[in-house]
Amino acid sequence: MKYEFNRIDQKWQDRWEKEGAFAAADYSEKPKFYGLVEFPYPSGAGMHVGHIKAYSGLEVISRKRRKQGYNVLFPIGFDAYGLPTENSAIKFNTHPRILTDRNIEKFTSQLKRVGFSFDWNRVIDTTDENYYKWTQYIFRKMFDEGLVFRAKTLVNYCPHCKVVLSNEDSQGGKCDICHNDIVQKSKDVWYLRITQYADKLLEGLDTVDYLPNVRLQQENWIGRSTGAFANFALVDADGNDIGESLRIYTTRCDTMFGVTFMVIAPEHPILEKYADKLNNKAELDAYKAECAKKTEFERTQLVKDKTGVRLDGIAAVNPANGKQIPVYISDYVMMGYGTGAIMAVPAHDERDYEFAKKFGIDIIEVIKGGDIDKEAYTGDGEMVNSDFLNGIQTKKEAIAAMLKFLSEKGIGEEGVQYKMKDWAFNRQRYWGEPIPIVHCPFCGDVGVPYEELPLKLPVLENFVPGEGGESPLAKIDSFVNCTCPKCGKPAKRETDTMPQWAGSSWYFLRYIDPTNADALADPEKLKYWLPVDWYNGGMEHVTRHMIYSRFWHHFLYDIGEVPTSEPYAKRTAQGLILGSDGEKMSKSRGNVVDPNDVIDEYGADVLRVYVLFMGDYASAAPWSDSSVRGCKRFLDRVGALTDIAAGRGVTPELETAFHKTIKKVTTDIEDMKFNTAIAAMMSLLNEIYEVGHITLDELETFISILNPFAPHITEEIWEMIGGKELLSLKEWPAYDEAKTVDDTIEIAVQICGKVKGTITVPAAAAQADVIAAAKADAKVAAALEGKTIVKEIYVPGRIVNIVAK
RNA sequence: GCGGGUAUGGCGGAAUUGGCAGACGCGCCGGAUUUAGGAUCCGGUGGGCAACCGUGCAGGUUCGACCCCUGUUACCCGCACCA
Repeated sequence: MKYEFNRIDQKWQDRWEKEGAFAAADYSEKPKFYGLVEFPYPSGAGMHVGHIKAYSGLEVISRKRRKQGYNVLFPIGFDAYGLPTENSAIKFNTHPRILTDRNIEKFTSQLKRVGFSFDWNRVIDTTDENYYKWTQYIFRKMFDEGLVFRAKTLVNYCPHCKVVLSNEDSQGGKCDICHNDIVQKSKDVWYLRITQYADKLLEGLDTVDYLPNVRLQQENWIGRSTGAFANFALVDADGNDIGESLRIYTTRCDTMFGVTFMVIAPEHPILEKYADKLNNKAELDAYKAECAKKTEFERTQLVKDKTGVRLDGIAAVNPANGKQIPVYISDYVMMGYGTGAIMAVPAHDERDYEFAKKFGIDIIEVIKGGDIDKEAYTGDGEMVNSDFLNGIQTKKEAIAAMLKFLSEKGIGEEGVQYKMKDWAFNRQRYWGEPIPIVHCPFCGDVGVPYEELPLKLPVLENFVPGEGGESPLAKIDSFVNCTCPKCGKPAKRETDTMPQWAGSSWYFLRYIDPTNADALADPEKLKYWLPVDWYNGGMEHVTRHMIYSRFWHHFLYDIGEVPTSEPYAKRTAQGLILGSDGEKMSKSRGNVVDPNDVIDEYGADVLRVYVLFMGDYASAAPWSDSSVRGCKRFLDRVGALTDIAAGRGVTPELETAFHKTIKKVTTDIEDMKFNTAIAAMMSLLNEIYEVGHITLDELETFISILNPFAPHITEEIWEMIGGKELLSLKEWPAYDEAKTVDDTIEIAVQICGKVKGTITVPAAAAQADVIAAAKADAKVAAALEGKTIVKEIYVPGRIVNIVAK
């Protein structure tokens, strides 16, 4: 058969659709399998081959599982709110709704051309009001439960996009969307109290099966540390207690006798509170102003050069030894972590050491083991200069002793800190879910009643953000002005919208019941389908998207809306496809490969096989046009099998190879080792051509295991050799373990660990016989000539090693 | 700086987890076919004339090491003054 992909691809895609071949069945008695891929953001550029690789992994697994008798839910949808669409709408003077619909259409046709076995009855679009109604609903529930709060804060602001960004969206001091520098700005910010779920998110990791590096990244992101809080009393210039203490957080309270100064963040409130006691307030303010100009990125970049100003008029008392110590402000202490104040131990902390050296502050060693004249010593050792801690040998014991001391004195206690911060949730943009809150002058912030959801996004002509960074919605009086749901008096609506992460935080729930008008999904259906059995996506979404969605899911579990605490039972990640130049694919480099071009030239199956064959699924690999042709050749040769296929039953020379290959493909798919699964089928194909013929039964087996990878050509062959039902749903071939081993095996014979020859023996041969056969081998015998055998080793089925002198 | 990972032919990558390194594919070389090119088919392809040598580098453990241990270099990815 000649592989005429133009005709074949369309033919089978139509038939799958007509027969609803890949529709998931709620409540089916079959075992369920929920495979999830990260739904795409429908950009104007269309899909690139990276999308195809991202979806092909679970596509193959889902197709195989269907053939194995699973009830498979393998859905797709569109994460369509967000800045890129809004920006290009402004650029092309059109409406984001129009662009979004157009882009979704484009993506849909591309996805269908590849022949993905998505359940197209369950497609969702996060910008659909029947969808975002429930995004708003979840937010409202969080509001009710006290997980939403508003605060005026210094925020990351992108002057280019005119939008406030979360810490996650502004890593490295760059806007995640436009990559311009972000600045700090005081803004009204809505926060979601994700930190309240920090421990649950951490503990939940024990109950799921994530790739080790995925787990590690999440743990680091949450960044839990245990340490101690302690209060350092403050005194004025005369040494009199001013009735205030400075609260610090430390993970090294064992070093407290080595504290020789303190540092507070420039924004620390005591500066204003005790302004009248500070003799150098102007100098301090100038330093603070200097810091405010820097972005957080700049602050963290200037790691080397420590700067700061000493508080003149206020000092602190080390609670361990009662000594008075100076207090400084410095930008190496952040207001956002711990208490915004630290106890500084220059002898045993590198940053404090640098600062002390620069400002000429005492450095007192309290742990032996280093050379504090040269550098800070952060290792373990015997405690010295530390009163009741002296002589203690380990950090652990010293910390315990100091914690006891602090709590007995009532000046400190054990405590926990997280790097993760609360989630800044509002954006001053148009193309997002309106935040369902009303500001009432009498009642404060009031949630929009549930029966009024969805709070629809008004259709605007002009959605360019305001210069001051306010939402375009703020200009629409009919949207802004409303009545308070509580007291009925005039009130104003919140005009900010939700971040793009909102809609994607729960989308996998909606697939389960995509048209439900009364609930985000039917509880019984949720119980049937949850959790997602396998979630695959990019490493870039492991911290932000996944942490956010796990947070929402934990919350929904706590309020009884979902039956599982964790949404995803298993998480894997695919590697990038690089351009043929080995660089990341990007429009500016001009190395992007369009899947449509590949399909036009070679057909969908070649594209599918190649993205999985090109390398280890989890690793990045460069695109190679000539390797694509290799996959084309493979499928052509598969098509040509129909020319040599005849008869029924088993070809003896191929029997073992078939059982081996079925086994390998079966297990490799589950291990996401798609490249070696395909290689095994290529090898088998080579063997078939060496033998020169194949039975129709064997051909059926071959195309059946190839079907998840190359569904179009295999369906066509199946039909051609008399198949009536869809091969895609026909049962997965079984293999007989006993038949995966050869009768005779080749064994390498080593002498002193070096291979000297090979022998062929029956697989079941006894050790003595194998060794005898090895010695009988001419080359081996020659090499043993004149030597004394010291030891003989036989690893069954593997190797013979004769040690001789 | 801290954490994690990777390093194998000209290239992408295999290697049953300590047992014949280089499966499979690309590329390349030769042959067949073709007026020619392309496509296709057949054969070859780590290096070396050879003994042998070969998995970033230097050691070690072992009958035997790509795999384990110690040290080291380069690159990639996270996080980044986290107290």
